[in-house]
Amino acid sequence: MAENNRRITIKEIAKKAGVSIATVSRALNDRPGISLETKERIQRIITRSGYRPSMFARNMRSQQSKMIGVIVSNAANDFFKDVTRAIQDQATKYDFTVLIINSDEDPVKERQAIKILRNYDVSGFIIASTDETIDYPSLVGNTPTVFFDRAPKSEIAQFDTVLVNNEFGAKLAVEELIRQGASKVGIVVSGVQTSGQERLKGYKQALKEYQLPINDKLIYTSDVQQLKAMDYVRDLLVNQKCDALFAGDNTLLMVVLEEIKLLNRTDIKVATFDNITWFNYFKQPVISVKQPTTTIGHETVDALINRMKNPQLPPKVRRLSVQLIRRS
Amino acid sequence: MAENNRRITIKEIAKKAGVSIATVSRALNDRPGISLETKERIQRIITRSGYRPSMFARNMRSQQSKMIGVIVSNAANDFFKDVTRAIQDQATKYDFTVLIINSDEDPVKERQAIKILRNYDVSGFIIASTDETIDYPSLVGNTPTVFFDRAPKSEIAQFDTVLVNNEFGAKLAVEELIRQGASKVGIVVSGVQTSGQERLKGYKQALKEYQLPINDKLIYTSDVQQLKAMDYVRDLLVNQKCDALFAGDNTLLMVVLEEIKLLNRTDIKVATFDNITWFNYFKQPVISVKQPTTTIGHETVDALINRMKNPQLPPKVRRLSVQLIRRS
DNA sequence: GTGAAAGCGCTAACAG
DNA sequence: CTGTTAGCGCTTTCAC
Repeated sequence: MAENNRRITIKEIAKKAGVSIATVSRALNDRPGISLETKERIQRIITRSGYRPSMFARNMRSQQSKMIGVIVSNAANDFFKDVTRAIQDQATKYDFTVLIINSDEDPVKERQAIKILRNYDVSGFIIASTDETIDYPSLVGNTPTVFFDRAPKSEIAQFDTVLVNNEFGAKLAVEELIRQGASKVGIVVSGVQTSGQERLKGYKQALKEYQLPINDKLIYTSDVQQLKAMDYVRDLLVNQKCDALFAGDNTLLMVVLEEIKLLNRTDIKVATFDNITWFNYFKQPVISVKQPTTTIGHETVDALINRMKNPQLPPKVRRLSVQLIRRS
Repeated sequence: MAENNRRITIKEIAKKAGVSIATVSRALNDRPGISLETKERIQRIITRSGYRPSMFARNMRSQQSKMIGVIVSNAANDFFKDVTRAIQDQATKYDFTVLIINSDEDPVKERQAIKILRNYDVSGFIIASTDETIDYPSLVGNTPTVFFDRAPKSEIAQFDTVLVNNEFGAKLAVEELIRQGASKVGIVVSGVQTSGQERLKGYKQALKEYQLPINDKLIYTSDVQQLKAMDYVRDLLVNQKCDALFAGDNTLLMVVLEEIKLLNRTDIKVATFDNITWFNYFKQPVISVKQPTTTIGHETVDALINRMKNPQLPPKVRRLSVQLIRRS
């Protein structure tokens, strides 16, 4: 049955069925204004002929695609990989296809990505922002947009956003470190992003709660590329003599673990944001704050779909809750 | 500058510039047959007006998109995540955008994915096959297609394929287990895929090399969903009293590690395919065979681009080499 | 209930 | 060197 190569068009279907292309279109899209009889006859022909609708033609007419543009800031990060996957799964449920571009923590690339995706008339954006100074409203135009993980502060009020409770999560983790006996807790977080800053707040709160001093020398906010992260961690371990470290995300955790391994230390307690299954098998126990990656992915898609349907709704910020995974 | 929302078309640009749309098109695509003067003038107007080309219109005319359809069989697997990422990066270099669908080890979903992507007129496919019985030639039609990691055996001759040296890699890993003192090595591999079978061969070779008996009771080929993998592993550890295990990929490795942890064993040597950075921090040392994920991704894209340019070239199978990562 | 025809934005002949 | 025009495949009024 069917040809594999050349595209067969509704025109040809129409000819075969002895009807007009308008009628075929109606049958194709289950539109009213067509008798059940002809509809079924045409649909039979369509199936048998191996007809494939041209998304281009369809989208061109309707001026909007069934595609969602996703921009992740760091495709190397397991957190983003997991969320991306969830986004894809959820999008598929709504018959959307996903176009993903990795901005690599580079604002220039991110802007570029938005432009490219707009050229494809994506009907929505899901973005993990790289740089809060980007002028999103002008870039995305009136394309529905949802942010996750990182949202430019000023935009929180303007766009739908899916975040987790960073502050609370970090607080829980650091408290657990203290409960396990730590008295001098160092921290390395990403300085640029909202989430990093919020996690830092949580860290401070935990210390305050346990009446430990907040020492600026124990706090390192790393640049995005984390070039100096190794030096920071080493300083915390060697010079500052920390007995516990909190890493702001799993890229930073890797640096921490590497240093601990190099220094051959076994007396350090470690906590981090983002849980990864492999943590279960680590030599160095890692307390972690598990983000609901699947839920995050699903929620971003839901929020987007919702906004497409109701463009007038006020932007909504969702804070999902996190879960502490104790290990010792 | 520029409007953000409504799409501004070449027609409007043409009007502004006082030329015809054909001329605008020429300026847009750097085509000959236009004076440098008008070209530059038009390009200025284009930039200033914030014009965004409609990919749909463009692709519709040219009957081919600048999109590559990628189908991965298991998005949860780190190996695929890494390759996917590399594919995206490389595709971007050629100005291609990537449409990814996860088949979830489900042949039905995979067929579906191919259809969807064809509707988008992707100009090429990159596929990690889920089921060798799928009739790819009829599904992909004349769309250039490259397979990686898994290729339906019968198709190797028909499609470009990027594989690694599975057999050799597994042999190296198992030999290392033996060299480290193992005398009874069990194996769990995925039964369905080419790669799993090849790795099993490598395992047998290693045993032969070291004159160890090949015992069928120590060999488990797991189903795709790996439902029984836990039972298999437990049997190998408890009943068969293996002192070493080889896991065919990192999903299976996780099962192995989980069992070892549950049984609280410290006398087992473990090897696996696919290296993950986190392995460095494991309590249980894991010998691993590192696949060049980045290269795999790049090569698949290169092969695809190459085939688009030269459709007549005979299909080529590339075998990339792997690297043994010793840990003990 | 069905068909004719316009047109989405663009490219590529073909004229001039 | 530039403009006119015909579609690419489809949806959608508007007639009938």
